[in-house]
This record gives sequence, structure tokens and C-alpha cells, in this order.
Amino acid sequence: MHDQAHSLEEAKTALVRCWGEMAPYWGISRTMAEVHALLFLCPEPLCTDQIMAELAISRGNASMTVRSLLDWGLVHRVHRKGDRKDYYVCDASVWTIFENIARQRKRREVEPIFDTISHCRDLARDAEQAAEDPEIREMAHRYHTRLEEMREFLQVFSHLFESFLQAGPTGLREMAAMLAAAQGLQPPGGDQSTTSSP
Amino acid sequence: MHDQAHSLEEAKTALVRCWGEMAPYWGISRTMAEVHALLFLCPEPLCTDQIMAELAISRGNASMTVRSLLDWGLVHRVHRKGDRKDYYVCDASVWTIFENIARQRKRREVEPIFDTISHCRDLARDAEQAAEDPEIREMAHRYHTRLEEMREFLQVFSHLFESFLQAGPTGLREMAAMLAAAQGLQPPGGDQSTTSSP
DNA sequence: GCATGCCTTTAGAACCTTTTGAAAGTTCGG
DNA sequence: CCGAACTTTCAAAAGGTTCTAAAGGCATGC
Repeated sequence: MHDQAHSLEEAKTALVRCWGEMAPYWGISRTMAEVHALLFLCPEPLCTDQIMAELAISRGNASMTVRSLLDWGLVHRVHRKGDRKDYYVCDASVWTIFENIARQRKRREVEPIFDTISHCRDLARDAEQAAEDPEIREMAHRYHTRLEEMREFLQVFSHLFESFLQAGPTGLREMAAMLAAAQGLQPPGGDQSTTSSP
Repeated sequence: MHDQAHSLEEAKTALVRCWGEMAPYWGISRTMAEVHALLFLCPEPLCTDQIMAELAISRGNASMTVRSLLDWGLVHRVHRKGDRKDYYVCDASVWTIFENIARQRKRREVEPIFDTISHCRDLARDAEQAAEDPEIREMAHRYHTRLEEMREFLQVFSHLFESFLQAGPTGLREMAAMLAAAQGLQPPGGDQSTTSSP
């Protein structure tokens, strides 16, 4: 009779585990991802004790993890009348989740690297202009070129990224369709689809 | 007299360090990133001993790391006549580097998660259709909806991603320009740029 | 005020990843 | 074949991160 309930439980467990395994790649801790997955599936807010029980983790860990998720803006606190416990919910919209993660990763990962590369490029450019020794000048030029290419690439990428986020979920779908269509028509040459490699 | 040489050295060190610090976020080890940065800047192939010396790492570490980079396709082996050492170069094209990393991350991170989510969604859908108990049915429906949304999002994202990679570096630049232009015109409402928050 | 329930902090334990140094393996010239 | 020059592998150690359990803090209700 409760086969379906069992299936759901299985689905939940699978998602939690999957999310957790992918977490390191996303720069967040496994437990954070697991709590997030749990809250993503549970329709109603969960309290600390429920999270502890479901994931078999300690109170301290649950507390720290939930705090991180709050900091990321991926989870919100909910109060219930006549109950002193704090309850937590996850934003149900996939887009909102994505936007949050994407913006923060951009800020934490892309921007610092961009600044450093710009700085390095400036050093190379200055060295190139000031150099008297032709050998040093040549090397400085090479550094300058490579770093400038990389900087420009990141810049373009960044702009593209920003366009996405501003487009919203519907815009994203439209974009995907548009680009797919454009790509079907674009290549004026011969080899567009039959690019068979040996 | 060698101030410029010093500046270059500084630029190299800064980039190596920056690359290395960002590495964990990118799912590769710090040393791998450092070796890659080093090879990216050095115009000519480097051998194991040079890498060891520049980064102050052990031979074993250098060997393993270079192998990983070869596996990722980010670095190539080069032989020199009359020299039995192996030398290594990094691809100079920023685009090629990006394409390599992007494809592999997609394969390793996005695709497994996509499959798992699809599987979870199927479980939820089946449970929804088979459920007799209305309460279970409702819960199954919720699971189904959320998982389907997530799956669809990943699908769109994946296609978009594929479009990018196929567009190549020039295409990417064009795309960025196009989207920026489209966004400048798009909003039919009033509040597009002056979105001031309290 | 005091007791209770809940959240947060913290020091140490457990765990996992990375690095090392040395030994084994491979390839080449003589 | 032998010895030299390199590369690869592997077990042990170092290092870093995450988790737990226990103590501390803060608000609430009696």
C-alpha cells in the first residue's frame, strides 16, 4: 500500500546524495548541499531537529550549515506562532537558486582572478614599454599579449554572464532557442554539421 | 637595469599564485593550476626539473601533476632532439584552454547530476500516477513538479552551453554584443536601468 | 527570578586530499 | 647486455577541512 511513499523516500535520498557528491565541485561543503536538497524537496519548513534526524548529523553541524545557507541566501528562516523553534525553507524557484549561486560564484571566483590578471598585464605592459634590452622586451611583449587575451576573454564572458542573469528564466529559454536556430543557419562555408573526426 | 625583468618575474609569480588559489573552486588541485599558469606564461617548453625548481615541489608531485594536465588535454608533451628529457607546453590559445575545461566540467559535473535528477523525477512521476492515497499523491506531485523544473532548467542551460562552445571565440564576442544590444531595447515597461533599492 | 528550550560556539577527533622521498620501471647510447 | 638518464609508482606523512560533543548564551514562559 505504501509503495509510492517508499519511492518518494528513495527519490529524496537519491537527490540528497547526488547533490552532496557534487557539492565539492561547486565550492560548498557536502553537508550544505545535502541540507539544501532536503529543503528543496520538503514542501514545508523544517526545524533543526528534523534536519539532524534526516541527515544524521550533529546539532552543531546543522546549526553552522544552516547559517552558511542563510548567508548564501539559499535558505530562509521561518517563524511559527507559538513555537520557539526556527524553521527553514528553501526557495522553490530553480531560477532563484541558480541566480544566487551564480552571482556569488562570480563575485568570489571570477572577479578576483580578473583583477589579478589585469594587474599582471599592467606589469607586463609597463615592463615592455620601459625595456631597453630587446630580449627582455620580447619576453615582456609575450607576457603582455597572453595576459591581455585572457583578460579580454574574461571580460566578454562576464558580459555574457550578466546578460543571462538579467534575462531571467524565460529569457534564457528564448536565448537558447535563438542561438540554436542561428547556429543551424550561420555557417556560410561547407562543413557545419558533418564535422567528422578520424 | 633589470627592473623590467624583475617586474616580469613578479607578474609570473602573481599569476601562478592567483591561479593556484582559484584552483579548488575549479575542481582541480592547486599544484595543477600552478603548473598550468607557469606553462601558460613561459614561451618555451619546460622540463620536469625546471617545474620542480620554479614551484619548489617534489619530483613525484611534478610527475603526477603533469600527467593530470596531459589527461585534461591542457598541456602537451614536446621532445627535443638529442635530449632525453620530456618537455611540456601549454596551449597558448585562451579559447582552447577554456573549451577543454568547460567540456570536461560539463561531463564530470553537469551530466551525472542531470541523470540523477531525471531518475528522481521518474520515481516521483510513477509514484504520483500510482498513488491512491491523496496525501501521498499530492506530495508526489510536488516532488515531480520541482524535479521536472530543475531538469528542464539544466537542459536549457546545457543547450546554451553547447551553443557557446560551438560558436568559438569570435562567435562568443558577437553573441555578447548581440545580447547586450537586445537587452538595451527589450524592456517594454518602465523600470529597466533605474532599479534603485532602498 | 529561575528553569526550560533552543541556538551558537569551540576544542578536539575523524576524515580526506595532497605531498613527499625513495624504490622500481623504462628507454637509450655504448 | 650494462649503465646512465628520466619517469612513474607507492606507502607514509603532512596538511587542511569537516564533524561531533559538550559547554555557553539568550530569550521565553512560569
